[in-house]
Amino acid sequence: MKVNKELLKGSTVSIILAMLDRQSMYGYQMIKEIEKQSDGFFAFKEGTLYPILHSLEAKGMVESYWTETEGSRRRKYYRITGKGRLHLEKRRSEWTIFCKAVNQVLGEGLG
Amino acid sequence: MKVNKELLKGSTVSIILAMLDRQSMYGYQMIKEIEKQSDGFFAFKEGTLYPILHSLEAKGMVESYWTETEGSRRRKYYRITGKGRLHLEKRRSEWTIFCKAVNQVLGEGLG
DNA sequence: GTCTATACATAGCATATCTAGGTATAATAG
DNA sequence: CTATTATACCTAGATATGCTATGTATAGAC
Repeated sequence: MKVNKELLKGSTVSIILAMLDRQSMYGYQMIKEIEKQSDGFFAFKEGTLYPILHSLEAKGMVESYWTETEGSRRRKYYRITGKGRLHLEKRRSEWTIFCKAVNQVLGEGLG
Repeated sequence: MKVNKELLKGSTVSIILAMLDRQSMYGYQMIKEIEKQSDGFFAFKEGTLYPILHSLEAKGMVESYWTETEGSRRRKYYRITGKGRLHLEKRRSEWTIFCKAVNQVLGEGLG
């Protein structure tokens, strides 16, 4: 991460769900994709991503399935569920509200 | 806090410094003011604010002074320092960059 | 055959906020 | 005069979350 990593807390789950909302992906791929789509800003660590994916699966927000094409490494794909999409929408609006509130307080003179 | 409080992590220090940049205040006052200026969105707990103020003072970002007017409670005022202002500017730009990156990833189609 | 990139996984650490508790004074209600 | 509430400070411990470090295994490059 390029800036204060504490900023990220509370946004990681939203980011992961948003990525999976665009297309199903496997863990390693997500790390690369998130980095790419944020212009190298977010560099998720495996130790961050995998536990979150497991937790999201346990909560029914995502589903996983293995692919084992011959001559290729096994990959565990994750797909967002309906429940996951609802949660994402909630998180998205939370983020918008939060963002606005911080800007209001941080803004030089006033919001 | 009204939403996911984890979102707040990493922003509290910026918020506190931004408040003190407008005017010197004492702890209890800050809690009320921050709540007011964010339209009731941020409700800092004393257990959150005071340790941060102490830490900021130890780092030379803020300075404190007691006022003990007669017939009134003692109050410990905090004033932002030059170092604190520099830090605030850094944090502000961090926030802007972070905000942009999250919006880019969270945005429906793309940023 | 060795090294690197890919691909999954987890235990333990560090950090930051909150909960819950403590102390003390001024103002108000009874 | 006493009890309660609001003000005003403080800290220890619980909790949450991402990171560090480490482990396993396979495909491809040299």
